[in-house]
Amino acid sequence: MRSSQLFGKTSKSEGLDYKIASHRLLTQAGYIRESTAGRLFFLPLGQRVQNKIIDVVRKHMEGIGAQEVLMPTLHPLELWQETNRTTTVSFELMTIKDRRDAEFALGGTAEEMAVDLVRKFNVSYKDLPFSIYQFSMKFRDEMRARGGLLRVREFIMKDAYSFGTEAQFKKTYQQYWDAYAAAFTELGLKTDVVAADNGYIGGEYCHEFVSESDAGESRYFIDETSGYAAHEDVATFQVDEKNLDEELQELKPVEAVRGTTMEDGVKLHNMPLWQQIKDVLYFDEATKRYILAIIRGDFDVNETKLMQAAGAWELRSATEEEIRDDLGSEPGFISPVDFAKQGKNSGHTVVIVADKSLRTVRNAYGGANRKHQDLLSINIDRDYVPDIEADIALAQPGMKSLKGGELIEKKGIEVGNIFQLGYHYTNLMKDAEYTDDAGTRQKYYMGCYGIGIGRTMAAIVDAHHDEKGIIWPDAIAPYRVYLARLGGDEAVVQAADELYQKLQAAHIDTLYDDRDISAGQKFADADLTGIPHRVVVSARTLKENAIEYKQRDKDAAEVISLDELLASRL
RNA sequence: CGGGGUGUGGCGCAGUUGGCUAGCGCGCCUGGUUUGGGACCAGGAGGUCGAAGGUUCGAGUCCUUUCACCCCGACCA
Repeated sequence: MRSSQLFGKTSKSEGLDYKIASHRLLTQAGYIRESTAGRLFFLPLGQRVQNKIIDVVRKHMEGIGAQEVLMPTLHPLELWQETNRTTTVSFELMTIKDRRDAEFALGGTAEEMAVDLVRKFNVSYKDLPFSIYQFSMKFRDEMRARGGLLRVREFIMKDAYSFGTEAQFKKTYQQYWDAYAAAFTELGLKTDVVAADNGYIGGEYCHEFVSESDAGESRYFIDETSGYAAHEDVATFQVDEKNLDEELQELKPVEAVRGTTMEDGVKLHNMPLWQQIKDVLYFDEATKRYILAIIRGDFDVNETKLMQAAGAWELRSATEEEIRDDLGSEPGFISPVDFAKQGKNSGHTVVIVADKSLRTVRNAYGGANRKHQDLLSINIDRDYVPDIEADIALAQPGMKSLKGGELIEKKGIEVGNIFQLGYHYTNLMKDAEYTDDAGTRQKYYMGCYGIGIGRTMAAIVDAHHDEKGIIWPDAIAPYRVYLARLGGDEAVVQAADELYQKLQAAHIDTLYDDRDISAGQKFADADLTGIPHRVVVSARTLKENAIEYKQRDKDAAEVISLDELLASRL
């Protein structure tokens, strides 16, 4: 490709107020351009990179025997209704009607479609396990797009779906795990594999592949001694025992003229934070229940764990009016002791969820559901009985993992994930069955596996750039060689043209900068664009009957012969 | 949806006590001189100032409404 013909220009504008390096560099270097928020044009350079990432991912999918298909973009809404996902993911599902008023979901993920496709066939146990996958545009009606490619509203995703028996699943899951690790390595990304929350996808467990980066949105914890890694949403940790050797004291109401924070309680009673009970009241819009989360004072509530424990979907904080009027309590003085007696009477459903940390403390203190009234020596079982006891605590850096090592907090970009779906979808969808060796119909045991192509591109730029621009790994660079011709002498032009022909003949993808611009501009563009190998032809190199070669990530250039270049550099 | 910010040629911006032909840099076009780290000279094209309505003799500038985008948060791959 000749630069003079390339659509999409570089820009040296410093003023772009994009916070994320990948966003700024990809825009400045002419890889992407925004349409509206969260919807992007991929320019020729960007599309080449995207295609190369797809090639790498495809190779690794084929390597584990997954078979590529392409599904429709518009999914019949009935399929989503069949699995109840029109309600659970309604916040981001986009729908559209055709001329006959048939309703469709714009596909944001395709579990239902995959199951629907498979159940159209009569499958034998001999066909199992198998996987189908696709690269296709996915639509997410995100509340807020951000960071260029990091969070967008439509993007190409590789999504794979495995079908098999429960006994086969473990191996399949491991195959995807290994294939993902290999693919990301080839793409130049170091990834951490972390246990994560399934969210609305369903199933019992899943893992995210995360590329560590300050630009990322995923917070996760790693215990480097044991290898334990988990997303903040699900991270577990050791809860230290506090004062279990203490005698139980009598429950004691006291006057407590204080503010409403935890610190106010600590100061007033001059007792440790951990001995205080933290009460956080939520309302679940999905199930119309109040959920009172209680936890040891030195911990915080993990809302993801809480939702899992309580079976809630749309959690929000309760308002002060609700605390007073619906539940007869008082903000800042909520207590599980005799909580919401009034509320229960007035017809509100209340669920009390206690964190297991409350079992590590005796004679706790906290509010009394009335303003300026506290209780001392509160004890679980005796003074209050939670409806649910579970781990609903947020892990903190420095805590010990269950395997003993210290939890280190990291931030990263989630580039891929693998989900165990189990029978979740095949239970909800009719006839998702194969015939086993005894001739009976059995449900498939499923997994699903995603990689965001554009986000992967952003993560790679994030991991591979310097102050001058992008530094692409060879495997996905839009071109392998940046051939710069300096000066317009006939001899130089001719030599550069010839070299360009030779590189093409050797099937080396080359971007030939044949523009009549200054050397400085060409070098700057070469650096910004990030093509890994730079070759210069100029009057100077011509005199030596050689060319100049430099790698993007190295400082020094070398003058070598053409033969040497072709034989050992490219 | 809440908070903050911004909309003026392709890009980045100035113009904000209303005032006459709307400016600057980059980029683009023409000609010329240049050519090893973002060159220079001369000439040129390109804007109904996000949109709609209003106030006024007069609106980029004031008022109302609205749309879009950026950042933070809620929320989420």
